[in-house]
Amino acid sequence: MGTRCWHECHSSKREGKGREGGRVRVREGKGRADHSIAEKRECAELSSFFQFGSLRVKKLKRRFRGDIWEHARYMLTRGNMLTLPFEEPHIMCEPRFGANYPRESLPESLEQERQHNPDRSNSDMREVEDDISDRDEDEREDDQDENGLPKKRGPRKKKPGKEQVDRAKLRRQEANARERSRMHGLNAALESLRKVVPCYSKTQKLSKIETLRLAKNYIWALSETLSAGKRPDLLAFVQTLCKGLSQPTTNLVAGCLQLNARNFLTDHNGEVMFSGRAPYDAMYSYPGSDMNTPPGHSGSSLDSSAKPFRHYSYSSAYETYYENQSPESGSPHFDGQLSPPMNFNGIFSLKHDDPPEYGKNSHYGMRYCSAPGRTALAHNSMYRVSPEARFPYDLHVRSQSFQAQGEVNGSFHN
DNA sequence: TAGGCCATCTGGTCCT
DNA sequence: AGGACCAGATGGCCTA
Repeated sequence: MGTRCWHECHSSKREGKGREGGRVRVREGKGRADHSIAEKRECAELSSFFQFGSLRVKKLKRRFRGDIWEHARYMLTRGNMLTLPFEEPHIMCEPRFGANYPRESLPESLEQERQHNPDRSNSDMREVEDDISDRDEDEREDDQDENGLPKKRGPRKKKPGKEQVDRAKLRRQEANARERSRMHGLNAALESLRKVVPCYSKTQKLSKIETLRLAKNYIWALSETLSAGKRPDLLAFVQTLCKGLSQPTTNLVAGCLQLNARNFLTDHNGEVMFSGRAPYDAMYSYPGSDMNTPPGHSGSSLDSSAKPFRHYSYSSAYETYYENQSPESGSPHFDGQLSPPMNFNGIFSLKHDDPPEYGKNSHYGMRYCSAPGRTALAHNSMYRVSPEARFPYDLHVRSQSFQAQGEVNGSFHN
């Protein structure tokens, strides 16, 4: 994945691969005879360069085990002068970077630095010379902070050893794997949720956020229906489902329910509006005498002639119809304070022990426990399938198989 | 090409 | 100390 590329890129930055590459050292591999000649020459060069006496140069050279030029570079670039191309292996890897590093091969920046700030060079070298600690080269590099400025002295923080670094890397990798696994589990749970909300489609998956919204709406609608004990109207149910969903998801839901998606427009507030003729007028009757008019269509509340494309406002209708608050209707704190009434008293329950085949056969829908006495309820389901409309969310007894179920599943799970 | 969605990495925080 | 959880960052993929 691209993440890996990103990771590699950034990890190499974090791990300082470029810089590490610049620290490759090619030590002098010459014979003893050559070495003495080269040493004299080098001492002369160093003496001239740093304006040191030859004795001092020898001392420094002994201390730095022949890498005097590199350390000279290092010391000159201490402070905020880390401008030399340590990252350029082609420079650092060349054999000349050993004791025989010719004076004229010094990078320009180094030479310029020496010319512009000779005192600095000398003082830095003296500082190193006087520092009799046995810090290794890596520790010496740690004298710089992230800006390259010298760090203040103090109790030295013990640098983690290689084992500790490796262990930290390993732990990070393990944590990443755990996090991956955790997210996979989360996604699996989300996938199972997708299968039990309306509009499950393998080809057109709902996004995570839409799945959660739809599930919440679905729970709300079912719970409200059960608590009301009345047969709700299709439109209110669908509009509850689509509450807060994006227009594409609303279309999908409407499509799954074989309704005209254009009738369920989502306005800029996430409000689901019905903008068409009420198709259920002829198909559905309403439970009570006061419910003979679809929610929102009681002439007094809305003037349908004045607002031909907003015959039905979800929120007001929902509240009127259910005498309850709809999800998120005017309250941004719905999730916490206005959780839908749950009916877990055996009538409606979430099934956690569904056998796999059950999920295949009924991905959605209210699921009834096959508790005694529930059959009648199911038979008197509040949701009834109109033969014409093939209203797809018929309640069904868990153990029963309805003919409509196949159609229903086909509608929701195309 | 911009925007949405997603997977992954990562560091911080909290908890056991 | 180590694991779970979380949120931010980032890049890839896809689509309108």
